Amino acid sequence: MTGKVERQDLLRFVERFAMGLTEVGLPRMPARVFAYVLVDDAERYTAAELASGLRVSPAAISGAVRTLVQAGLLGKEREPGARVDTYRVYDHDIWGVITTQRGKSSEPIEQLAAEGVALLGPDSPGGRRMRETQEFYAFFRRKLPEILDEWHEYRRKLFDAHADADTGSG
Amino acid sequence: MTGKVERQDLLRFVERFAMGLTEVGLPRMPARVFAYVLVDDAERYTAAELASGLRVSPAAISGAVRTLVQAGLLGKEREPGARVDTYRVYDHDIWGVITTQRGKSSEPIEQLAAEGVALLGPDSPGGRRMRETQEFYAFFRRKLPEILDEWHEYRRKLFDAHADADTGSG
DNA sequence: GCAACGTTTCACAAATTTGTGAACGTGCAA
DNA sequence: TTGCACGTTCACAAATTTGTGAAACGTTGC
Repeated sequence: MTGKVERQDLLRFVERFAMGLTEVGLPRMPARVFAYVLVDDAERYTAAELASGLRVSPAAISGAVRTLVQAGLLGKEREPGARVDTYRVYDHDIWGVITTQRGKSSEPIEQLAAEGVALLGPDSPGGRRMRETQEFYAFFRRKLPEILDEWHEYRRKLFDAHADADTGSG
Repeated sequence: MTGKVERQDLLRFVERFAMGLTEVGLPRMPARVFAYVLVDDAERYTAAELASGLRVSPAAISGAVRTLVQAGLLGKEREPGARVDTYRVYDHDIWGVITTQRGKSSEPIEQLAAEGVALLGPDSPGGRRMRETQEFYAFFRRKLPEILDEWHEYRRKLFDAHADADTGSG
């Protein structure tokens, strides 16, 4: 059971998962790369490994990893003594990191909504809607850390379940 | 104060706000239309009004409103006796509705992640990451109603503050 | 029936995005 | 210095998305 997965099947799945990620806003190639590092087993990848693993040109990787690193979804590291950079997913709390990033990416809208209130005045229907928009985003931004704390706790329980039950300080 | 807003300024703002919305995944024209109905003061719009208001062709409106209605961001109604459809934003709790929709739109990823666990097995690094992905999305999906309840309560307080303090049934 | 009106569909042009091959730069090794 | 492996940048071709004008459609009112 859980025998070796056919490379072809894995890549097909990577492709589908990547398309799912594009729905949440990631451009196509970054989505592919990210899906790949999530799904495949290695801890780190050089750009060349990503290219050959995904069967795309190194050129396509270059732009994609920059996007992902900038977005904070991928770490860029260099092994001591090595002469190439390696990329890795933040293995602990992948989605906490992503969610935090996404929270930041909504700040522009919050800001824009504030401008809208100023432009339209707080008493016009449009102005009220902008006010509501601004408040909603602000609410969510404030709320996010709390939600993520809960997630962390839940996550810990979930993945500690396999460990001994009474490791009090673990 | 809060004098009449120049049409030009309003449209410019609509355009900027729409671009902000595209960052969250809305295609361009739907984003424009949605920004417009949020920002402008009317309660309802015919397709023709949207077209002339936004200075785009009626053809462009047609597709955009279908997207928005389907996504649940815009209501399509017909005034009794009228012979044209009108579109309106759900004026009460705009962002609650949107957030609910967005929550639904993440179900495919959750599903995909589950497939990933099945494909890769729960003990490989990739499989574990898929498991974590699946759990995260499930967690968020379960959490969302609670968050939105809090938002509703907060929202109510916020917008009731302007009313008389003791209008019990108002 | 048929003219008037508003909306949708269709085919196409323009603009944007996507991914490639090829050239270039960098650092190590012989 | 030369050779080599890797990564990035650049220019271009292919594919996709976007928005339009024109025609088709359906509904109302005469």
